[in-house]
Amino acid sequence: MNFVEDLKWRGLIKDISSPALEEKLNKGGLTFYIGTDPTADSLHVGHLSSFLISKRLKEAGHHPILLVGGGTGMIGDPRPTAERAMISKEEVKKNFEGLKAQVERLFGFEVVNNNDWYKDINIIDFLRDYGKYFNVNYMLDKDIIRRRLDTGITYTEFSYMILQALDFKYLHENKGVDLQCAGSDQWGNITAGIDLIRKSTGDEVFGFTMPLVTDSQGHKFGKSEGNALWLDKNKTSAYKLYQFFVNVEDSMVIDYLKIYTFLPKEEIERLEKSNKEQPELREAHKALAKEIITFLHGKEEYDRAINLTEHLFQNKFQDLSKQDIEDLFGNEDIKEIEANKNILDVLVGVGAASSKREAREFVGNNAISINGEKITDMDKVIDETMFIEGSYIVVKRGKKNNYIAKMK
RNA sequence: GGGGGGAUACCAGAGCGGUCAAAUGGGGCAGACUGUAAAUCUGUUGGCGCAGCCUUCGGAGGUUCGAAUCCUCCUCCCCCCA
Repeated sequence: MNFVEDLKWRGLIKDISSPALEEKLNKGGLTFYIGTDPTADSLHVGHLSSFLISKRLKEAGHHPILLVGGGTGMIGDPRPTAERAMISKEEVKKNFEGLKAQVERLFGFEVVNNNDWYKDINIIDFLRDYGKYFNVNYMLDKDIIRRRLDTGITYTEFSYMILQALDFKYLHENKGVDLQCAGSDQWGNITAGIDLIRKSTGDEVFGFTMPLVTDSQGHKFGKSEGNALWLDKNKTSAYKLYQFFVNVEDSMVIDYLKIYTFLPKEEIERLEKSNKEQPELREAHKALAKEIITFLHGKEEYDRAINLTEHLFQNKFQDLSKQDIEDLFGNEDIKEIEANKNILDVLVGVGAASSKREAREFVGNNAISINGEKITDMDKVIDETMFIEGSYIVVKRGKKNNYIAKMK
């Protein structure tokens, strides 16, 4: 199976600018780029699939460049629904530094900043040198713009595709970039760049996109309770990330293994069989979570996540020492609460319930346990003796939600 | 510029003077069943000192014993005509 066949098997190719690209991809030696705007100081799970493709390309002998849009980040890539809130220049700068460090560490890509070339282009040159290549009719015809016409789009965001096209041209001319890859929402911007380069230089460059990763309902994949799952372990702990992937739906787990891991076809097919024949072993899920956590955070963090998982899900708290707890929960959010408080106050204090009314509901539903012991009495007082070595309690809500608190 | 319709809890959407903390559906959360899966069923989904009280129905005033419901002004959205 050659490289492109493998990509196709993994379901990683959606749009491809020219069939001629396939042969080039198999051959190796291309310099390509992938871009992201510094909207936050860390990547999240939503970015992961396209960055992993870049990693695959790198391993297939191509040279990756990551463009972090220090300039485009100040403009805002149009979303299908509504205008973006502008990010302050300081924020963009801070985010840029965060992303640069993260990507260099995780992926080892060369990082460039489009602000470095924008700063030398004045407005008249911009309109003369680039604006002339963009007929407004052409721009209006792009799906992303068309979807915004009824709700409105500002001139600022409307201009975004010109900037991204300009990036492609700049990198083509100065870095020898001949290929851009991205998620499918970037297709319009990619083709804008390909067209600009063809019209202005006559050169043929390429682009391809990968499909948006979704769950079985077609919803965008990679959010937990509506919140982003960050690739920075200080923002989303390895344990939380592990839990997210180990809980993925059966019907999707094989697709995700193809997208998010470098496991070979034979191994994934074996896991597929295992999932079908002995689903209760959850082998495929565990492999998925393991591969991702080890790749992002290393073996040690993975081991901690597993260890924590075992203690939390098997209610093994009695044998834990204070030190064990500190080691295990080191990266989790540890709240401080006072002893001798009513269970309802504890639940709210630890974040397990958002109000006492809700706390009552959880206790009434038999959903709460402390250090593995079910609590059914609303008037239960959590005294010092319940804190492990006078320090910690582990509050569990439902099957999967755990909270740790330290005695104040 | 003229005419009309609308803004209700996370979302959609009923309510159109008291019985409204506000129907119904979706989503969320929890329980049961399981495999930390899916589907299904059940409960729950403003807050609190919880058989009671407090704050909510775009914003500000007003009428009334009493307003999400009526009146005035303001803000925003949609539709039709020019």
